[in-house]
Amino acid sequence: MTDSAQSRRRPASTFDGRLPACVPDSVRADLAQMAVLLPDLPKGHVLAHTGARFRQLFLVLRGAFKATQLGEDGQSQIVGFRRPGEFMGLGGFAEHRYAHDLVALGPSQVCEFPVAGVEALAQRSPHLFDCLLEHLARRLVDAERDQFMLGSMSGTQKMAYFLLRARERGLSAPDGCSVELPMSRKDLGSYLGMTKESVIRVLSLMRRSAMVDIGRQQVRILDEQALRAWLDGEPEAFPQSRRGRT
Amino acid sequence: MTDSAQSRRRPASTFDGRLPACVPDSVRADLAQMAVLLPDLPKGHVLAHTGARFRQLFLVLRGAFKATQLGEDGQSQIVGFRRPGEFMGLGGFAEHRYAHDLVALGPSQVCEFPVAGVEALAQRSPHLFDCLLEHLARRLVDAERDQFMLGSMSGTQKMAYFLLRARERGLSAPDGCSVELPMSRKDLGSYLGMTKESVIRVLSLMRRSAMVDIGRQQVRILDEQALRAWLDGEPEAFPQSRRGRT
DNA sequence: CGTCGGTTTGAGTAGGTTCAAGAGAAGTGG
DNA sequence: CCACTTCTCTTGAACCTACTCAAACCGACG
Repeated sequence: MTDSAQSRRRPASTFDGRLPACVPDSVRADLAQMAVLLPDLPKGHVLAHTGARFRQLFLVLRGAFKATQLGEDGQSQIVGFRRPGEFMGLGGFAEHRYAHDLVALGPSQVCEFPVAGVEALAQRSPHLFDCLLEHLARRLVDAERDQFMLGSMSGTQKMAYFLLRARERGLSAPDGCSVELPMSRKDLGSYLGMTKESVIRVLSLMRRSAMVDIGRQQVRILDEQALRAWLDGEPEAFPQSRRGRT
Repeated sequence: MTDSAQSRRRPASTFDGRLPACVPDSVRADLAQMAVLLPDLPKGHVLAHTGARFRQLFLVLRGAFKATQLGEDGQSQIVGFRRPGEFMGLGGFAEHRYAHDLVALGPSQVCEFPVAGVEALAQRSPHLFDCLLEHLARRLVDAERDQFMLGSMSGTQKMAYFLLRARERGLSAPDGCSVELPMSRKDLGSYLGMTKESVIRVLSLMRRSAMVDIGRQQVRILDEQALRAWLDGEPEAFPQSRRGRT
């Protein structure tokens, strides 16, 4: 699956700067010891399959991934995007099987950590233990925020939510007010619970309202205040309401 | 908040049978040591407020709770229901603040565990450590399943999802084919991302189709196969489709 | 240069919402 | 115990958002 046979390299300096801030200094060296740097992955590469045995955690170094949830019948939906510095595969701790398909959105690089090794290390290091808990919990509250988004927001609000959230989470381009969109409109729609056409319509509306500048792979935020107003459902200011439904 | 001053009792035998199966035997006694049984809570009691300091984990012993996610502007949505044997407050590990309001749906009983104590115990017990990780991860994949439900299903599918899921998760009444509904139609609608009217219409349709028997506080499942067919989106068999949107 | 996937825009439709009003159930106080 | 209030539940009718279907456009790549 992830042919780690010949390409085992210790990427200590490579990923060190990419580790989440909460990882304690005391274990960074130990983590580097057990890390395996995978060769570059092409667009569309499936890093993990739903249901496959949960043997390693992944850390994104470059590129971007989508996490796809599969339904019983063949339906599927994207439940999150992963950018450099984020872990992938955390859901595996539940059933010791991956909970999603993890697919590269473009040329990407990741390194992997053996689950057993991480668990063993966490036993000895209280800080890493706390860090793991914190990370899982953070993912959980993110997922629940997404539940709120999917269940209670209109199309325009969903898009404003995505753009503002992406910007504050550092998924933005270096200039600070552009957001990168490594995924297709269809993928974005899947994540937001709408069709690709609806995604395009909302983005177009935002562009016509001079709130954003739209490129194929990035969105430049021009008027953050207006976006926030739309997110909060500023009445009469735009089509589509869906207020109420407490 | 939770006046634990005078009512400190050690409910060892009270909650022991209610602990999740994954809690290792070796720590049940220690957990019992630090548990505090709270006095009975009335319907509507708010056990935890969003943003309050995360000091204790709760375990439901009797009754039922809803976990409410708050939006910035005052909106809110229910992101989950908790029944006896389930922990509440796990999201607190992220920011050391509760991520939801936890509200009793009816007369309920819970016991609480100090977070610091649980963490300390988990340091010493590898099994409890694994158990905590597993529990958090399980909540995470549940939340992601709900994302799928909210983003990709029609009203009828959502209801089928809820009923089938409730039955297999043991939220059902003792007879095994009835599902208890401790929440109002409005609360159920909030969780499923629909209005109370839509909830009622779908339930009525299921009743007319002889798939379920409906009471105010419980639903009796008469034809599970049909429910499953509706969940998978059996075409032409019922109004509302929304297939496609991969 | 032609094909193919991703994108964009338009017209029509339908599933779910909103609004309104009545039927039940539950709690309150005399 | 019964009237009274109050809340939840239920049903109907009109409306509207977002989906579906269809067709044109664009860029990438062989």
